[in-house]
Amino acid sequence: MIDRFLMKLRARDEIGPEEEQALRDAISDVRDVPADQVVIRAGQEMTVCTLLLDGLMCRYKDLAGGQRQISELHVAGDFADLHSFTLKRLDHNILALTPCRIALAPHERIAEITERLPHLTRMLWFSTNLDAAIHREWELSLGRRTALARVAHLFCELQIRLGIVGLADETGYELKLTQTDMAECLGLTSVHVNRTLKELREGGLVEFRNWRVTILDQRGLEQAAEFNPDYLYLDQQPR
Amino acid sequence: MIDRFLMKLRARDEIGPEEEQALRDAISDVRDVPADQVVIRAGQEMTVCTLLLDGLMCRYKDLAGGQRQISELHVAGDFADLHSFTLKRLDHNILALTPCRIALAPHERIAEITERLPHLTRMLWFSTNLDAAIHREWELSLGRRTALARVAHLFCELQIRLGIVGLADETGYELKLTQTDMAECLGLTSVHVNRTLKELREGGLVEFRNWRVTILDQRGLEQAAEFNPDYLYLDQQPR
DNA sequence: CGGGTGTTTGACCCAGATCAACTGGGGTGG
DNA sequence: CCACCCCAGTTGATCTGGGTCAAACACCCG
Repeated sequence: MIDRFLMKLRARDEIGPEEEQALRDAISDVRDVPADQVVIRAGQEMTVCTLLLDGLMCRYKDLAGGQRQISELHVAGDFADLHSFTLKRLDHNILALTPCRIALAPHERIAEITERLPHLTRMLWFSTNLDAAIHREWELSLGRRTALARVAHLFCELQIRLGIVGLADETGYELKLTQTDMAECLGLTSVHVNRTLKELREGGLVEFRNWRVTILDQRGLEQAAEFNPDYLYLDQQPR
Repeated sequence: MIDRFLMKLRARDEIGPEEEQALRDAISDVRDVPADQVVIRAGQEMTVCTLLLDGLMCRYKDLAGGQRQISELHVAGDFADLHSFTLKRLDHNILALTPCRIALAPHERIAEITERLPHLTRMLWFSTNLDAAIHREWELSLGRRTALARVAHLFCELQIRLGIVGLADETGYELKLTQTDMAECLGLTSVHVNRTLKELREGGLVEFRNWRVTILDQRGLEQAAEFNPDYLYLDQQPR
């Protein structure tokens, strides 16, 4: 059940059986969420964390003009809001982009982990720092990359993140994301995302059709994106 | 010495005398860094964390074309790289924008804190989550705000962050940042930052001259920025 | 077969980039 | 003490990547 989260952690450091059990025991509940539901609203008081078991979620903020910025996508195996454990409320909303299955981990149980298991605590801390690293890379995309590079970069990032939890291979992956959603990740309009996808397709780099990303030329795609996976911290390290 | 960091934490939760002492004991060394020095390079192995005592630093990433994106500014009282404690190396560089005084906290001493003081551990964890919240707000600026709103927003953010550590009041604050630096924070060019500053000045909102930000109309500035300080988590909360 | 959601394309527009020249203060060395 | 330079800021002229507006199109699904 928490297997994908374990895969994610074990891509970065060893997790012992006692730690694994503590994580399993941290889950109080599992439930399903329909697509397009706002799961957590900014400002609301938080007492549990949400582990995404299946589906796609995002963190987003709105401006008064109705414009929206997605600050991160969450795939299966991600905690959508582990940072709520220390923040106590969030500065952004969390939305289910597809039907999702989630597991709930009450803050008290995570607090117990911090009292008893320092290494696992550091791994949970690491996990929130990884989200921050993704935020930084997106800041670079939003501030400096061209539309083409932004789209290409997102595809590269998701290939790796989904690959870690067994949901992508070198040929591609399923991605239930509309072009409007993508635009809200990338600081673009859906019209321009559409044109950019066409350019990537005609350039023989990637194809995105029928909710599937097909990598046509991985090397070329990564070059177009100036993609460097270091920010995903895939090296096995004692943390 | 670590007083400004304590001010920053105490704006969010109570810190007891034992915790305060543990933080003081975590510092191994204090040193000075000249302006424009890259203090930490992406990828380098980290064994200490850097607490900024005085001056201005930033985290940044470069693209091949020589373009640079600053992902966060650090003011006195901020840890520039507390996240290196769990990440072990960074995905970005850290640069001293002005002459800086820094204190070093070896990872082993922070690890001791995680073994012995769970609440203080959560406060340090909180501190890295606060950086992530700032990243998210910058993503919103970079992705969706106009140039005018971006500049205004940065001035609002810094007024609050500097105010917490006693370096700003309602009239304004000192800011040793070139227009080129600002452009690299905001995803703009220095030319356009210059024009935007003129517009803000002539609109009677803020003035930025001689390295000082003078707030002329705080309400108006915050409206222009759509500034909402919630993401800085200024509420006192048990964390 | 109709309506809703997502995609595609065309025509035109504009915020911010680019390029280039000039100002102005502060440091420095002759 | 002045001449020079360097760096930051300022301004004008022009360009362009991506936005806006609007109209098809293509699926589903009921």
